[in-house]
Amino acid sequence: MIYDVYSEACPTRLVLDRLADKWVLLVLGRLTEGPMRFNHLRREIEGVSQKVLSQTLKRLERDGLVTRQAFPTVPVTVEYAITPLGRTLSETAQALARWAETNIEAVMAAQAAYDAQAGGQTSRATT
Amino acid sequence: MIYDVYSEACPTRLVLDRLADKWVLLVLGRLTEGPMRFNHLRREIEGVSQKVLSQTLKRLERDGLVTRQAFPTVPVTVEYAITPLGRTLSETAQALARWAETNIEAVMAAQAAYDAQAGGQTSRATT
DNA sequence: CTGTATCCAAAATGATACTG
DNA sequence: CAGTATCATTTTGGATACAG
Repeated sequence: MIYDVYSEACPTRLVLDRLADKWVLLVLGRLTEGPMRFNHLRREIEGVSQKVLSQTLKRLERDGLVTRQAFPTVPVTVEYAITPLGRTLSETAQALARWAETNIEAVMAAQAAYDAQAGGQTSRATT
Repeated sequence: MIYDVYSEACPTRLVLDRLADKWVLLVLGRLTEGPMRFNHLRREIEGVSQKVLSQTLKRLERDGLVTRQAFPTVPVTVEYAITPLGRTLSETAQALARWAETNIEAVMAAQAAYDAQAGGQTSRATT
């Protein structure tokens, strides 16, 4: 069955909302390189707080995109890994990251142009 | 020059943050089909408020992803269209929407499994 | 180390009203 | 029609402290 993303009640929206998370793409991207422990992940991705990373990982686990494995060491060690499903998503998602890397300059140029024009826009009138 | 998305200061993050917007993908997707007026867009995409759609469009315009053209009719008519740059992004982004549509069932199944297991998890102990 | 719980500040959103 | 402005509310996030 195919759902329509433009419909409000569509469950696909839920997935899209999930993807619409600053960190999901980055986490998934990192995990494609191999399993990683919590704090390692935290250090790799600059800017995530412990709280948010924790939440993100839990959601991803619930969605079946990553797995969480705890080793009964002291102190405990936890390894996160991407699932096959997660990997298919990540591949798609990485295309976005690549787009961003490739077109960042065009976007920044557009912003500069827009801002310059908007700046002089404040009706100075004819005098 | 290539930036590293994982670095906090990286400008690419800004783009990624932009994409990490619930509505951007949907708006862009709709505009690939042709220019569209404000309220039409609003009706097409269920769930957006006027305010949020307005903000979204303004950001997209600033980023050079869509153009805004006002016709001096009464009342005024405004048409939004996607730019070539926006189109390249949209193509990439649509892959995500397709992924969501394709894999929504797998994700929902994973969620159900996770929830079921988490539910019985509340230590009932041995007794 | 890997989290959860709590409190608080900041940001996003909805509803409403009003303008060109 | 196409917005902007404002306010109240909800969400979200960071900082901190603490537990297994």
